[in-house]
Amino acid sequence: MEKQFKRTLITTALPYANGPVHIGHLAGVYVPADIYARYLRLKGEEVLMVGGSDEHGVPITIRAKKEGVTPQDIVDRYHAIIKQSFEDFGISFDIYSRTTSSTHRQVASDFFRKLYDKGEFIEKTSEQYYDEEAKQFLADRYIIGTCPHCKNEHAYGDQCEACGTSLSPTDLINPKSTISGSVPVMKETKHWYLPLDKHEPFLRKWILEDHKEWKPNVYGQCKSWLDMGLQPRAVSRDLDWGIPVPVDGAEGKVLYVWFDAPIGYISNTKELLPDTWETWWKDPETKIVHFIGKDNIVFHCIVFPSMLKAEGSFCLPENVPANEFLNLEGDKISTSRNWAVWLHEYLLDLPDKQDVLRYVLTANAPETKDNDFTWKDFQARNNNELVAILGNFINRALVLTGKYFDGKVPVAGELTDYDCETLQDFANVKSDVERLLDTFHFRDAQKEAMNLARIGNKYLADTEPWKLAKTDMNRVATILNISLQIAANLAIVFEPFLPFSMKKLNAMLNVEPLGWDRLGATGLLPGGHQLGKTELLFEKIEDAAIEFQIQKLLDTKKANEDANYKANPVRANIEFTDFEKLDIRVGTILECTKVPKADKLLQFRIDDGLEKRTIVSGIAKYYEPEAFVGRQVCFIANLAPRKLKGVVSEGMILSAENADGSLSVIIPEKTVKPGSEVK
RNA sequence: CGCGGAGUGGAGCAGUGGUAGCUCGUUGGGCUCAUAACCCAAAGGUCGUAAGUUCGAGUCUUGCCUCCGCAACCA
Repeated sequence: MEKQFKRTLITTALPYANGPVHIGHLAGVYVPADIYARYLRLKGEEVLMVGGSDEHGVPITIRAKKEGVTPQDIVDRYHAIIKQSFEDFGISFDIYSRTTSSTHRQVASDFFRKLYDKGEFIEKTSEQYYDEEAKQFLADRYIIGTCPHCKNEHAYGDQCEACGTSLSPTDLINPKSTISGSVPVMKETKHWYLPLDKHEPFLRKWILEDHKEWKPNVYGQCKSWLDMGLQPRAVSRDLDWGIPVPVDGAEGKVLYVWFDAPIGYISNTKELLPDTWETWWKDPETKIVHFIGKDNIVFHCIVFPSMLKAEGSFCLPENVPANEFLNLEGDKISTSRNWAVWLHEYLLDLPDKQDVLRYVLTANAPETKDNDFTWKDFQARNNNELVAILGNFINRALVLTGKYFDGKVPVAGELTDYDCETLQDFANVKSDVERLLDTFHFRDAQKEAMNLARIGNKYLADTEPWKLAKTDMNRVATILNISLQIAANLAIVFEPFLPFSMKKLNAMLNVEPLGWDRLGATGLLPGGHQLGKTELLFEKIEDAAIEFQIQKLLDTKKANEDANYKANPVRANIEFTDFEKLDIRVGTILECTKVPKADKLLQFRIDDGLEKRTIVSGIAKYYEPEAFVGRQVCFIANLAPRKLKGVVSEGMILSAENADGSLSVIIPEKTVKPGSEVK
């Protein structure tokens, strides 16, 4: 039943080059992928692990504009940081490249061209509004104008919020660009669409029937998309940063970043192996595995496979082990809020502790649900598990051997029943760990490996060689021989998980790295073999170091908020008559409820001195509804009504927006009559 | 009724029909070779909630509640 493969191609989600890599990326994608790659290599299998920076797309252009540099400057900066930190962290890429490489440009371009020539795209030309001042096409919602039905002057290009009619941008009277404020002109633009619906029957069978073994989160999300029905998806954009669409008359158009990025897996393979790369993508005996986070499931399971299928000559992924997300100290990791542990900073702050982070992220990997990373847990796992169980066992075995046998592996004598039981116990570890790694259960696999160290500790505690040393040196020799064989087995089984420490352990044991196939064997260290110098495999992490990290996290968060906050420049002067047009009043809140099915909206019933009106305000994240009843607020009384989530809002409650985006409602200092004007 | 994932002892997790498990923490004991590390034992859960299917449900069905992503939403 199970398909046999000759080689494995491992791809890792391409980190987007507008920021460094953090622990969430590591836990979700790179650490599990690296464990998998190292494991297969250790087994002697043919493996390739490819990755690279994703360097196109709109956010990078926006960031560049904001910083006053070119998009290339941005991606150069972050690509360098990301690449270096991966290397220092021991993520064993065979190649880590980038989507701005010439190879990628060519491969992606050719890929598009081939689909184009095969007629796999739908071509749609449409007239779209173009902002001549900002020099770009405008998405529907970047256009406002007057609604032809209700004459609301602030209708959006896709919908009039006042009367609820859905519109197209061309319906608007007096359209305006919200980017520059200028009047947009109609301009014809052509785009190419990948008809996902055409591939739906294939995808259905391929995923829902042939890959029932995929993780529930992956399978479930795919099923949901397929059941909803797939739509053609545009694969080009009007933009000047990206890979040009290789078709005549497509000037100013680039490949959509989500079309271009996964092709990066292919082009990186080709960059590494210009002559033989096709074996890795086109030979059905290659097993392709995509490691990604849960936000990428649809692209890797639906869109990219459709592209590959349409192209025709490529293999499809065998599995897509997507992880959930990792939180940090109870809050979701956020690049923009600087709420993260950045890999390049970790490597500086805690030098030579790559394996500790690798261990913790694997032990607490978000394999089935979002998990939380805390520095306290990090410390506990290091001190109680790596140091106390694994490091301590190695130390015990080596110190005893140094003491009684001058660091030479003693020859084992006759084995007792208990010795044999212990040997049997750890012989079973191999198949257990293999089974777990083969099915992407990295957390459990590592736990199983740790069990081997527990077996070792228990064995020493039960046999008590330090007591026997006074009476029966032959027995001590046997016990230590077995203990050292366990140590050698640990050096094998932990190699994929803790490569830095196992290198150290191999030096302590004075052996070359042992192959995976020898895991479970007892004769790894022959009698008389001279061991190397004993040192500590792991060291305790003191409270001070952890407090430093926690404090740093709080500091950087605060510093970042302060740095990010700059009061917006004051807008152009207006005449007093303009101000008079605004009718700002005080109102007394009679009722306040949450708007159903909206996270941010509260609905108010307000006494404005004349009558009662309803106002909807997006402050639900910051206030409980009950907090307002009976209090007074300021609101704009003559703002055109607008429908929000089905409720017509007749005005706008005034609040101050803080640096972190939180809102503080403006409340009169003394109670006044409802309807009092604010001047 | 937008889509999907998840709710299991103090913490973190496993467990897809048949006596509720693992790691850490806690308490007590043992040991002293070891980075006060290790080993043993115990306490601690009505498996979010209500109803249902079944001889039997954490495990299947339905309703509800809560949390997390995506989508929508901040006049």
